[in-house]
Amino acid sequence: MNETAKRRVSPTISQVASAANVARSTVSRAFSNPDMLKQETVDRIMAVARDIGYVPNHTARALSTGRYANIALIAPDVANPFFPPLIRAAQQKADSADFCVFLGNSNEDPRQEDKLLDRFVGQVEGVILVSSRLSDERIRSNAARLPLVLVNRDVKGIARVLIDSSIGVEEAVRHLAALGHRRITYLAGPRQSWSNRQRQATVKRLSKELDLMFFTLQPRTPTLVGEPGLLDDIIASQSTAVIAFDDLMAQGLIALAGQRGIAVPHALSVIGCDDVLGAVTYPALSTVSNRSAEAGTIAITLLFERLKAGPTADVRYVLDTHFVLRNTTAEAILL
Amino acid sequence: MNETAKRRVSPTISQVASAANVARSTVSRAFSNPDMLKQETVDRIMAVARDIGYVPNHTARALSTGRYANIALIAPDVANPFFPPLIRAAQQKADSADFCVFLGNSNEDPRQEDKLLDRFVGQVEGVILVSSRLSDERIRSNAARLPLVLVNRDVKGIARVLIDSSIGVEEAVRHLAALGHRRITYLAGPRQSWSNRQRQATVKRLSKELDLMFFTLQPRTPTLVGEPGLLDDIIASQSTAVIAFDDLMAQGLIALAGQRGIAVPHALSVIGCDDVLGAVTYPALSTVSNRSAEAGTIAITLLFERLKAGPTADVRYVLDTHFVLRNTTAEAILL
DNA sequence: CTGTTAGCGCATTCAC
DNA sequence: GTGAATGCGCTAACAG
Repeated sequence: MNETAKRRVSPTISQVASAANVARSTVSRAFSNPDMLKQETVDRIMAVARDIGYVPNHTARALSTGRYANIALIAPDVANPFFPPLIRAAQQKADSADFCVFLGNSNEDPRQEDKLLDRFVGQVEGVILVSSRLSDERIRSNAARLPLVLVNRDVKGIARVLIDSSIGVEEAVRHLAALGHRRITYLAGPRQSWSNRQRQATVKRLSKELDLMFFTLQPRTPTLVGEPGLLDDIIASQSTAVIAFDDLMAQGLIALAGQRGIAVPHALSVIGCDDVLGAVTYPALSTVSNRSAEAGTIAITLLFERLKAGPTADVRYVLDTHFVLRNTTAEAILL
Repeated sequence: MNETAKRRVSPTISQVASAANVARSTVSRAFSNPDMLKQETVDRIMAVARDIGYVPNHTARALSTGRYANIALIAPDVANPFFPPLIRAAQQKADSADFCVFLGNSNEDPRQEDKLLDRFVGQVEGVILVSSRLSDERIRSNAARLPLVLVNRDVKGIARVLIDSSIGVEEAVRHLAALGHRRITYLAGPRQSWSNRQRQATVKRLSKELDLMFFTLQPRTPTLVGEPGLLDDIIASQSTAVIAFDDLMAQGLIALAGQRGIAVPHALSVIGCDDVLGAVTYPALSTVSNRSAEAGTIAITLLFERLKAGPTADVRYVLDTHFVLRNTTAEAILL
């Protein structure tokens, strides 16, 4: 027993019991099964409990019941604006079921992700892995010891909710083609990202279908800060339109262009993804809707169902997206 | 005992013990005090443990030691871009001390905040309350039963780290005055926010000092989406410059202005706060630096010190800020 | 160095 | 309806 830990002891069930002249089990029932007790007894116990400031010890309860009423949520980068709405929604939903949520930040590192998972075992009932950077194998292995729900990661046999940007991106490319753009560049995101691969593949496929020239650029930084050279690459490709992996990159590109006197959208059309900026930028960014909050809610729902009913049929929940037209695209000016 | 919970039983210390032909306490030591054991014994136990997939049960350990190795972090709105960097920093710092973090979203609601606190008791060793909406009294009361560190909330006697925007805001006002602005508007944030009150007071004080006309506007929404009327109010006040509670409001205002053909910065100067947009917008937003990540790190450090050493002298850690000049301010055009 | 014993705070049989 | 006893998985004295 550690001294600093013992200093601030919160009252236990026993203290309430003796103060109320009942057995410990009775106090326990007053909190978890009040119906088993006479109303009068419950009232008396509750009064005493409030008096001495008793709050049931969640940890002790968990040990005894095996139900932790906690879940964990792990994301590659909590500060990336894509995740907070999802985290928030998950937190709210968990909260309403009286669950607490552990937050993990894998820092884009698979080993860190594994380590976090290890630490959460025996403390949570299930885990939500958002945009996991783990290998399929590691994901399966973890899913074997813990109920797991994936977001934006498609592994057969593991419950997953996918935000399908392909429809939105497809619409975006068609929109550009309709405006007369013949050469477009895709500004790529993290390589391990399922979403990035999906978006890139979609732009490529549609370009082929619509007979457009297609280029890819792989920036080093997620916001393009300090990468003015990228603009030269875009110009060199003679692209008149750019679709970026996410809104941050799109906005970064617009800022770079602005510094160089290249006006968006008239000289260059730019489309983002994820709609994290809303309409608050000027010019308002055309983008692909994201629905990440919904994804969070659904992921939790799936996890809870899984906890109640045990392993079920293979679940693959797909949320589709659409193109959001705002003001960063214009007719192509052929060079 | 709940059936679904028992279905997926992870191996316990006893199973490792019998498989390795040692006492349970020896296995325990192998994990928490390997130095007490012969290297050979440790190796053998570890091998067995890995074999049968044993992972120490955090909850049971916590119950026995009274040390939970968990902390909680509660914020009004996890999705507000001000918080994620702070949350991320706190998470990282906690992680490096092998602590997990519980995330709470109070949804700007004091009662929800209290409720979360209740649920965290007996599960965490301490709490970080960011931009708490609780009354001083409730904060004190909670601090009496749990080590507590405040961020951006100034309650005497409770450890707190404050991001002092007054210096930055002061610089911002001086900057505007130097550009010839004589009438400025402060776009207010949440009323219960300590930061908002501080910023507003600073703008007011400096305006007086520099002999400027000062106005306040209280928007209904945090991003100004759907509040075009605000622009009319600003125009009516004949303000030539606006300082907003945060970058989101500032950017929202710029977007509104853009729609109405009012060019920023030439027709209207705008300054934000918190620097959450970086330089990725165009025109790049002039703002007041925020240091929220540092605040997160320091808050955790303070909490850990408190956990180790017990209550100490009154700690009030102040992080000052400065004005970040970018491209949304220009010389005043007197109307 | 390692085994034995006794709880941590609570939920849950089984009696009464 | 309520009390007494047992155990959840682990750590921490105390022995040896």
